[in-house]
Amino acid sequence: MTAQGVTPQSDDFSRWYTDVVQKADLADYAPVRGCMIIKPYGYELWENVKAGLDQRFKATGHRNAYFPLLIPMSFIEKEGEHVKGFAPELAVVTHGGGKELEEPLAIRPTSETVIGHSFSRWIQSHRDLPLLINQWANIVRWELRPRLFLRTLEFLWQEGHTAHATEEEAQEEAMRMLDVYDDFVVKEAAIPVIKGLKSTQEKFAGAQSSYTIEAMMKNKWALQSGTSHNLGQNFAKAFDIKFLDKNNELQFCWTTSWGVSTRMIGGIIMAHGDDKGLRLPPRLAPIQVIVVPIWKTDAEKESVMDVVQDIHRSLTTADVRVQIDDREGLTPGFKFNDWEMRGVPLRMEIGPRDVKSGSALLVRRDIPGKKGRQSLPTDRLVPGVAALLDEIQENLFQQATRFRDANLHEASSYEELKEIVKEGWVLIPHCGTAECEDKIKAETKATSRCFPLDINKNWSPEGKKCPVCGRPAQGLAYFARAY
RNA sequence: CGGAGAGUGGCGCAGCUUGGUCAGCGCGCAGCGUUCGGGACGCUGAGGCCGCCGGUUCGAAUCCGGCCUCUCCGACCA
Repeated sequence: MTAQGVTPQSDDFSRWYTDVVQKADLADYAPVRGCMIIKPYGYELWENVKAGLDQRFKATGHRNAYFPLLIPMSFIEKEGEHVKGFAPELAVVTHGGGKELEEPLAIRPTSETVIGHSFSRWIQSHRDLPLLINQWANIVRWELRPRLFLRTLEFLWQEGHTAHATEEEAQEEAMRMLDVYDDFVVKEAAIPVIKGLKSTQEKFAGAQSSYTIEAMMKNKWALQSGTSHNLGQNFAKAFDIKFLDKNNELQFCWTTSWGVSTRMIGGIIMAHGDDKGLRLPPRLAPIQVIVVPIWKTDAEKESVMDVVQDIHRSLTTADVRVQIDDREGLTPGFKFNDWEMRGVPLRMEIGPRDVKSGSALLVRRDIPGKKGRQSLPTDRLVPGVAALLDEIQENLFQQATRFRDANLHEASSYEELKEIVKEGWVLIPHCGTAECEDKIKAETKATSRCFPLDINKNWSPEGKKCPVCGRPAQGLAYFARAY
């Protein structure tokens, strides 16, 4: 393993990543190539991601529902851009009940179409709006080159779908949910992200405009970690989603969709991991504190375990996710390494020495060496642990932010871009054309990530030109290698 | 679908050029004992028709032919 604060080369990194995913017991390959088995530890991590997002969705007035896995092909074909974008990666069911189906059924690659169909029946009046729906589901996209969590044939996600009376409201919704994602990723996953607008080429098939949060991985590649789309009236028109407004006039709705997937897990692994394996942010870690009891004799075992049980009880009562590693026959050293690999943020060592002194040794995962360890009196453990977990959360975010900022660059010429993009992200005035992006991709492997919202707010493209093709710039855009 | 590589106990691999004492190593696993504050050690043991089919041969993991699968790099990619 080679990923520290230091940057690994990308092929090493690939190996490191696969290694960590499997050794940390998060996921495994499935019998069907490209599919993934999420193991309990990985799934618990996902459940914490879900909880954090769901809480925010509820707070913004969204309700969960569930729509079918199978979608009639004719639905997918209703929106021209949509079918063009998804046709190549559809899995299609052609047989059912032993007979060939009259109409093939697509396994959902996303649910705009089925949900659009329902929306058209649910919405009659402006009083039915806004309609704010979310679903947790699995979807299938027939990707050619899978990577665990980052791109698999089947994956789990959340997809929000909303309908609004006006274009402004839909736009506000798309931005609100982008902010929700930003808030979640920053506060829970401890990963800094850049919010931005996708270029025409990179936007969702069928969207009017797509927004993204882009995160930087330890190999300096970008990972699109969440997206939010203003679908305009494209799907409303394709699925006849109409309402009567206050003036009794029939109008098409304005819709949005937005999603975050199990890819987020891959992002967490690659944004925080180091040469010892995973480093999980405390707020999402399935196990926040691992207690390793240490003893030599049976008498010691008894007194140590008494203390350990007490501590476990009081931390659990304080809502700390704590677990005792009482596996027999393994040395403490082995256990330390084992839990470090699994990314547990805080380790507590309790042996005869600690019992005698009435304290516990705490070792942080985010700070290597002696600086990361401290002894705390047993009676102050609950507040002490809580404070440490907060500090670790914050420190992981600071480390990730420092790393990212050190690798954000600007370029004023194409030559400069070509050089810098090998080792980071590059901001340039960009024309936004597919032609230009194709050229950059062909020559550097970098793709346009987004037009960052906050930077462009204070920047005028007036008179500025794209350094790659000379066309007028549309805005400042980041280019980077991406997953 | 192109380019490269690999299929041998659960995992990682050696053996193949030169066919026969070749069914091997490390890790892991089971039992017992000693260990235990940074990946412990000893002993004993379980586990493989060497990817599949065919051919050559007295004899094939090894040579020949065909097939299958997987991995990596590309192409594709909400």
